[in-house]
Amino acid sequence: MRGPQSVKKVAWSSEEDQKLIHYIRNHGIWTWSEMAKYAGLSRSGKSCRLRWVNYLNPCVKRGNITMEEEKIISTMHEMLGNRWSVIAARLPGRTDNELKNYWNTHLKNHATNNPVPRTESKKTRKPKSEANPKSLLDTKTTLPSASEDSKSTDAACAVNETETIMEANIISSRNIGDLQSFCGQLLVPDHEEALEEPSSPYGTYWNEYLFNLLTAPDTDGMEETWPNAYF
DNA sequence: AACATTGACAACCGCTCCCGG
DNA sequence: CCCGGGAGCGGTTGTCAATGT
Repeated sequence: MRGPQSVKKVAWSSEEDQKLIHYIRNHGIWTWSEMAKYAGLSRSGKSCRLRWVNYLNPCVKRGNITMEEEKIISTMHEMLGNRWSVIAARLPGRTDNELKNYWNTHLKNHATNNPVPRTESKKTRKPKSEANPKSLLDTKTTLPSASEDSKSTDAACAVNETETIMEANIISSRNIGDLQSFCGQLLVPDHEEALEEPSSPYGTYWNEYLFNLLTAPDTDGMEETWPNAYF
């Protein structure tokens, strides 16, 4: 456990997000623990990595897990067990953390016992970002990180065609404008979905938030180009 | 209206793996 | 081959909005 003084979990502020994003934009990803220092963040390297991989990575796909994805998760979990990173590699835009959470909250009971009906009521709840403006960070998900390490090689082998296409787009999007354009392609469906389905606004909020961060003036005054190191 | 409970998920920790020296 | 540092994975927990009483 955590001991007598349990750690207080502190949500990332948009300011911290911006710092991290700008740092990675300008310097790329190298040693997370050092990056945290140089970026001016009082966060551990681990925390920064998690934040980037799960939420700030520009190739994030937001929104609810689809029935199709749910099926894949169930099937693969049956085959692989809790190897979330491998399962996530099969689902472009989804992270191991998200899948793990989703499994624990939605599918665990379903798999072990009788199906527990998914409560629509909870799914329609407003994002924290809407209820609490200081936290615009209440959404989820990402593609496998561009800095995916060799450990995930086996998982990478399982990457499907869609993901390959997406990665190809990322790699060719050295210019921030291209990157935004590419992200825009990913984001549009969520906007449309949000318009038609007010019960799933996560994607829209996230998209706007990420877009604002990506288009914010570069505080370091450096060129708006993603460093090669990131790719 | 106020309080309690539940559900969802962000964020943390410990352990393990990998890689370079 | 061994060791140390960094990164990643999986398990767990804290927080907070939504819902129930």
